Amino acid sequence: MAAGMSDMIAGFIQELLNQAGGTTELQRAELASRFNCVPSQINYVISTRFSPEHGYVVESRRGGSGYIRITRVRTDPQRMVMHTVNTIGEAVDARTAAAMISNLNASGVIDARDARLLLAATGNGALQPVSPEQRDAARASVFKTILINLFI
Amino acid sequence: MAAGMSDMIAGFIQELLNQAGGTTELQRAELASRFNCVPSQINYVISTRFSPEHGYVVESRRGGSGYIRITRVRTDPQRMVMHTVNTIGEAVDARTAAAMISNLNASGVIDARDARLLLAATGNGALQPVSPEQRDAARASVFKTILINLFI
DNA sequence: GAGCCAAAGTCAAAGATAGTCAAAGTCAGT
DNA sequence: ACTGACTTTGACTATCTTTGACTTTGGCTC
Repeated sequence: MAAGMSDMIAGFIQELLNQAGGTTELQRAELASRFNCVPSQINYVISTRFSPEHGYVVESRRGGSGYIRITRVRTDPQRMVMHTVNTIGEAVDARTAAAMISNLNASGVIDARDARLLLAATGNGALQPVSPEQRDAARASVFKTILINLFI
Repeated sequence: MAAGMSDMIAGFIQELLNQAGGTTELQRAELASRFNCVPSQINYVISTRFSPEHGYVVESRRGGSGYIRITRVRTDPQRMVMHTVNTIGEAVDARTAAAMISNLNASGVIDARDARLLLAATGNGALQPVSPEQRDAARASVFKTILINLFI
């Protein structure tokens, strides 16, 4: 295991998450100096290993006593959601999206209200201002973003 | 947890509001000295955390026995949503949308989860596939669509 | 009402964090 | 060696906080 610096930092954060029960708050500069790296390395680690796709939510604030908060979200339905997220890919048309939403609802992963919400948000109505060429990509992005955030 | 001075002061005021049932009166200099900060820090805290957008009304009076009164306001949800929808218009940037969502949440119109969801769905992340020229219009449309569907 | 004192308000500079982006480096597979 | 993906760095940017000098306003006393 040739643990590069990024892997070590990621491991360290994992450890923090485990000890704190799934959520931790850290300071970028402090962490960077602990690992003797530039601060932006922390951003790299977070964006490559603690992205929403990986099941994490990251919040942050700049300025005095700023912070980066990482929260792990792991519910059972989340696996199905992640699977759906992966299936969506870079673009998805309205019919397919609707089918997926219906599926998730039928599987009990999301309730009727959330299903309705997703349906509305990914429908052609909501995306009318987006030109047709970009619409399916926008839909996929909005779809995935909401889906991931549904389980925080 | 990252508790800067502003956060502590804000927490203190929150506490006062809770205890007094949603409204409190304070003296700037007194509060500042309690937290060992300059008086204008209080203005900063109030303007960043107790603004009307966050669901508060602030009144004050200068001079002898002056005061700052902060009142938490609760508005009719339906009305509030409609007002927001109207305010959104044909296009809205990410910051404005975020402020509106925060406002709705602070006013108790939407809960934290829905707020997070809306925030995610209207963020630049979700709308990345949309070209910058169309983005604010797309955001407005998605925002309004979800908002309306939230209340059906 | 003029003057004075006691608040609160404004604003911009300085300080403290985090974010972005692209160039340069590394390494494994071909 | 060549290529492409992943990593590391650092210069530049954006955002949030803290501070303090200066301004405005309200109430009181004469």
